[in-house]
Amino acid sequence: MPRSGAEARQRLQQAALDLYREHGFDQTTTAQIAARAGVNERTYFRHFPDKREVLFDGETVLRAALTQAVAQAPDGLPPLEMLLHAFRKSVHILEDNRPFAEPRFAVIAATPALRERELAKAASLIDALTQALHRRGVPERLAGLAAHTGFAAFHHAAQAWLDDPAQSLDAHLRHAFDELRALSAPAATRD
Amino acid sequence: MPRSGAEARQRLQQAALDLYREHGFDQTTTAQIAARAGVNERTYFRHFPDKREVLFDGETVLRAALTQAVAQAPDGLPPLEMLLHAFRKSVHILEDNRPFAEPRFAVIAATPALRERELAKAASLIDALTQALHRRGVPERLAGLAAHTGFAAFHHAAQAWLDDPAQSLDAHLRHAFDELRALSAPAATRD
DNA sequence: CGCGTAGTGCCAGCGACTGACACAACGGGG
DNA sequence: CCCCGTTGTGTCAGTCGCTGGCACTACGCG
Repeated sequence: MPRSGAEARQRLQQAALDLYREHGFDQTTTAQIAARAGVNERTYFRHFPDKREVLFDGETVLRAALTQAVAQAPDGLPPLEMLLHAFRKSVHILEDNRPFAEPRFAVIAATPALRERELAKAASLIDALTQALHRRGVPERLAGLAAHTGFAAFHHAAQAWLDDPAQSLDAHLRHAFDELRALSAPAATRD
Repeated sequence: MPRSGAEARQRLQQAALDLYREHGFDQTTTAQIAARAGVNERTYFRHFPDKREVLFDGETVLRAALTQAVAQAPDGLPPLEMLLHAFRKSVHILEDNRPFAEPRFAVIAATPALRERELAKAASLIDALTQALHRRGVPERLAGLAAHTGFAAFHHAAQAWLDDPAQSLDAHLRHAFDELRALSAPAATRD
């Protein structure tokens, strides 16, 4: 019964996350994931290229939202403010997804192989942000630097939000960028 | 004939680099690497935990040199200057190793799996630098930011040096940090 | 000379991942 | 309405990364 395919894909993601949490990434086989999702192991590899990627499906959505938000940001903003604008426009993707994002984060933090993949995804996002800033007229070198630091702040905010759900991700984000501004003007104590 | 063990290890590194260059990483098997090095495949995995790590052996040496150099840097330097000092003290590790570093870089650039591992090694180095700066009295948050940006400049300098060997790595490094200083005070020309 | 240790070879096996082929459900056009 | 292309799937066989276990061979040392 090959229905939409998207359903099986979603079941595979949930099954993988559950199994990684219950037994750990290394102690889980792709056959187990497929079995829990009610499909064949071969089908798993038709939806995801490897055992790790099943946890990183949302990154393409986030990347699209961020690049689009940078493209539509108001004119005249300095690079980091442009990024803050883009992040604030995209946080809903994460906030709507918290029940998945939270255990996912714990599993990744506990598994070196998954942390490696996360770094690669982050690099890809930073690259996309660099290009997006460049298209908005920011010199390439500066765009890269801004994307790196801005993403670091975003990442930090996301972690803080996972630790402390009392405040919104948006609030954490604004706070992180406040800190960033304070840091980037150390000798210029007032501005 | 189990000689020193270090010899076999070195032969394995050279064999792997050569094979990755000749046929590509994915088209090379660990058995081929072992065969060219004159040892059994099992012996490969006694020296290196996986197929990628054989290209990343020097990172522990570099990390040790950098953290030590940060620890011994002159007092009173701002964080980024402390890092520049550490990098300049450690470049000889790379420069003495150019015949290996150059093809190694090309192979890594061409192989996603190796780029992933490189990102992980970079993250580990940045973490070590953060700790080292923190031990020199830099607040942790600022230390992390400085380590990220400083390492980005270092990485950029290393790539420029591989592209343009006419200038020394030290010269590229100073140039990268000059650019960094120029960038960190862009709109703040007056404030 | 006997003995511990380090490095190695060999073998058996698991699990990630792939290619090829066949089959089952749709979906649209004749 | 039925035929047919497309899409998602099941099945099978096979390669390769990687591991555990056991035996053997060189060496260092008392």
